[in-house]
Amino acid sequence: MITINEIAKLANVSKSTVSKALNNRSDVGEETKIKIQQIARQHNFTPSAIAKGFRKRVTENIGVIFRREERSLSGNPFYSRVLEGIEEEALPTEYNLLLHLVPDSLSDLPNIARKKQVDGILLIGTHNKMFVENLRESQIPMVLVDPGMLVDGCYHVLIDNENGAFMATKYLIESGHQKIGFISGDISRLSFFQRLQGYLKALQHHHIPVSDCLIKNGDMEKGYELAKSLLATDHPPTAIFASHDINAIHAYKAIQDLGLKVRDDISVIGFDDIDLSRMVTPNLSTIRVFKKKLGSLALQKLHKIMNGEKQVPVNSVVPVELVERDSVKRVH
Amino acid sequence: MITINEIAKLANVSKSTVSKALNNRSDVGEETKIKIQQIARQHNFTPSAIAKGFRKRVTENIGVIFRREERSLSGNPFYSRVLEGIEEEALPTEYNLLLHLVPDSLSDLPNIARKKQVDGILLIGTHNKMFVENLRESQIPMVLVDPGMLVDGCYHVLIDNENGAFMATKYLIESGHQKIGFISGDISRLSFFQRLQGYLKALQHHHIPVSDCLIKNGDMEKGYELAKSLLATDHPPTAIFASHDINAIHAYKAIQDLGLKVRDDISVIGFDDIDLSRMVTPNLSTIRVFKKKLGSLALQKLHKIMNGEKQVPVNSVVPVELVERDSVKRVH
DNA sequence: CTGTTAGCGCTTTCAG
DNA sequence: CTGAAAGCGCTAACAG
Repeated sequence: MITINEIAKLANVSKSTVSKALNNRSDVGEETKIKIQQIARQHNFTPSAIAKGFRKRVTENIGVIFRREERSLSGNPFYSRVLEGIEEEALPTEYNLLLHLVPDSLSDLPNIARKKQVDGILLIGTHNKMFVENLRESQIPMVLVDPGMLVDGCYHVLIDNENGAFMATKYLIESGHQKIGFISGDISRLSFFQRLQGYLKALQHHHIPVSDCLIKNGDMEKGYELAKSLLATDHPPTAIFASHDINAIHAYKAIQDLGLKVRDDISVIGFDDIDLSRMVTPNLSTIRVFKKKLGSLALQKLHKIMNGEKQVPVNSVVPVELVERDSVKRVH
Repeated sequence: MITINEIAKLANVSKSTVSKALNNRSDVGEETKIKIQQIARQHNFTPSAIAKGFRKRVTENIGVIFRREERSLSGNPFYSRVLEGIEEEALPTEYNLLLHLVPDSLSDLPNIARKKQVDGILLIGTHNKMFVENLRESQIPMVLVDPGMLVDGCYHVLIDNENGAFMATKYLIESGHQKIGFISGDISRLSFFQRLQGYLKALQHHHIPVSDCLIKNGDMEKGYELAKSLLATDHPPTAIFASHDINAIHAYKAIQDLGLKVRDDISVIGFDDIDLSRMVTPNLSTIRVFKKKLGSLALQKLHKIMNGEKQVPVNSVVPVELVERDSVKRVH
């Protein structure tokens, strides 16, 4: 691999001149610059990122941190999409993505941060509080995406959860449903909490009394049990709002196992619009979250912060939209 | 951030001694070593990975390259799982994962390789031939995982496709099916080609004549059309072997849209055992591929290569297993 | 066992 | 406009 030094020899100039020419600085003669650039091209020269980084105190790496759970990426296709958005945004830049899945138990700084191998961090999803705090104190520029909770002084990229849940519930109500069950993942997570708020708000808005026994939350994978317990009562709901598509798909199974038909007997609406929702039968109506947008926006924001734009921490909220498919029945 | 130099001053030794102590070398006095290590710990010292890498000519980064397709990671949950396997294997090591999705059109060296930002590369899935060739010539240690085709002189981690397809087809035959359709993604991809071979082999083995009109292949997302064309004949098959679960799920939809029932009217078996296959109704019988194993094995292998174990390029084949669920009907 | 010296590839003063 | 020199943080060869 050719270095700046050898190019200098070939061009009969000093290595500083080569450096300047290659970085297209103004204090180099036009002719020498061209000559040097030509030689560099001929020899297929690419500056060693590591030497450059060493000198300039930058790595051109962005750490993308997910929580390691069983099937953190694959089990929740949501995050894969976010990752794709980040990747797409990073592609035209000089930045590389350093992927890191942290165990929930980890609370001290992750390696990539301690060893200074990243210039900025994108923290995706819910994380251990202490962990986030340590990261924040490390002073590395950071943006939180769909976090489990908001963190003072941090930049967040959020989903318009409450509004989406409101839309979903409203849609069920306007389709004629009055008894609407709500199932969701752990309510202590910001997103699910906000979705519950949206649900409640919609009920109130339409003067429908809230019934606690219609609200079930637990583990995200527990959709099946949640739905079953919801349906196994004397007066089961006619519709279910699942605050996550995975929950909804699990509910499908529960409904079918009880000998009922999704849509005809129980209407279902989800949230997130993961790919899966177009593959199940009947196709799931849901609230679309622009997952790639979430990722790309976060990276854009991070870039700004890294470039020193010391703006007041502003939270970005990515909008959602209702996707009508075939899982909700119109009743009167 | 404290450096080795400052520790040297604090400990009243030279920085080389510090370096040695911190790297736990034998040529340092036990006492000095302990003193130095203590100071380092007190000051929360972590060596700058970038300076170290600069000196040692290593980055401690592994490039993980996927092909960028629309929904490359999320659309095909398969690869997310592979990635998780890689990640898990990387966790206890010093290595970081540099994620890179390359556009299909890219044929020259990816940035991370040109700029020498990785010590090794894991190439996942199908890629542009020229691209792979360039990578190979770059001399960076590399392992191909489930590649679109085998490459001379490269290390591969493969799926036991033919055997799996044989098992799937045999299972259908033994369940009493004689007319078995085959649908798959593009047959020019190694995995799909091998799966077709396994299917053919099983038929031959059971003296069932092969019928060309029972074999349909095309785009992976085309499962719906493929299945429909298979069923819209005078003598449709009673079972379908889909060489990819996604294909199978699409076939479900085709079957249902034709007013038929999966299992009762048409049996279906898939391949891969993606999470989805346990979520659809009826649960999909399939051939399980140990996706995480695929990833972890690849990284293990890469490590060996990077450590100079110049073994003859050996291909590893990860076994598969039949998963019986509810999508195949026993007939006689 | 410890320290001195040199240098990885590059950028950046600063003097010419 | 060009070059000499210094140095980023660390490791390694070698001398003491």
